[in-house]
Amino acid sequence: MEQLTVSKLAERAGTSADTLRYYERIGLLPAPQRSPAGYRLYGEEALERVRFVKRAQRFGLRLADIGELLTIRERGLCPCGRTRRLLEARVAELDAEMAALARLRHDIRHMVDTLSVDEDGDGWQCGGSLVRLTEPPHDGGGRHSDLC
Amino acid sequence: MEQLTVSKLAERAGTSADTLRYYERIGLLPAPQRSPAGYRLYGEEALERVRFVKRAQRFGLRLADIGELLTIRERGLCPCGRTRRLLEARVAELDAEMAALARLRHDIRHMVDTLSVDEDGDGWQCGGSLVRLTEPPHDGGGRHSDLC
DNA sequence: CTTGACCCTAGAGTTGACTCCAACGTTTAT
DNA sequence: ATAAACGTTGGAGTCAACTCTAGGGTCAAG
Repeated sequence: MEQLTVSKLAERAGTSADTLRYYERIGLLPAPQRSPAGYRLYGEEALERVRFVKRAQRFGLRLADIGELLTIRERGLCPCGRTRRLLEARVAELDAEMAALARLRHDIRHMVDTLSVDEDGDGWQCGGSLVRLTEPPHDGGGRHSDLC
Repeated sequence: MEQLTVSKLAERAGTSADTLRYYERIGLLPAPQRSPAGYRLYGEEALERVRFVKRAQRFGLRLADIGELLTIRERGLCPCGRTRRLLEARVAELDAEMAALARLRHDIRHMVDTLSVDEDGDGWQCGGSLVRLTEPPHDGGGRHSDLC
């Protein structure tokens, strides 16, 4: 189950082929093997790497920062104590983040519970758009999901 | 403890005055009261609102979407069942998000635990920059925090 | 009564992260 | 064997979200 082409990998990782090529350009992904014709061929480890990027991105890191994390992850890390402290601070922040997310979840839950009354009120004119959330390009079916 | 000027509010909310004025321009914040001289004067509710924005942003929502959430939050919501379903899907996604964050936390924790050996190794030449994470502009003291 | 730190506006510029394009080669299905 | 559906490149374009600039007003301290 090795040897994914660029758009296969993109699909599995929930992104686009363009994005993967872009990541390669900026050095976030290593140049993969190539087929005789010059097609990119990725292994499973690339998938894991892209997923890590996506997760870290979700957390609010910029791609440049993620690149460094990745380097550290597989390199062993340049071992100054300062770095350790930095990463530890990061973990603490992560905890704060998660608490904040829990708050947001509660807020939204509350909105839903208290405000939804008119179940399936078809007789309403509403407009606006909300929330692509997982991905903007991932438009496969859900349209650009309006709210109201 | 009311009546914050724009940069006071910015400081408390962990952002910049420019950003707050920008939010006002795009309709994310209501136009606040003004002093006789035309200075913006905000109350505590503005702080709460900005914090909500930051939280929601952290979760990956675009400002336009957040604006809608905010409107719904204080308006009572236009009551189509579709909306409820949308928000409920959002909560489910939030749960997935939180799980992903927990994974990331674990990854980083692991990195820290396994890789940090040379506690305070001063004899090292390293370079690079990592992670502003909480805010990019919040440069008060931590410089642009290098890693290594 | 001036200096420095704040505030205002409209509008231009920057940054990060894609996203698309043209012009071309390859693979697969009919 | 030809079209559809992929792949390649370099470079340009787009979008959100700031961020900065110019050119001005305000206000507390000395």
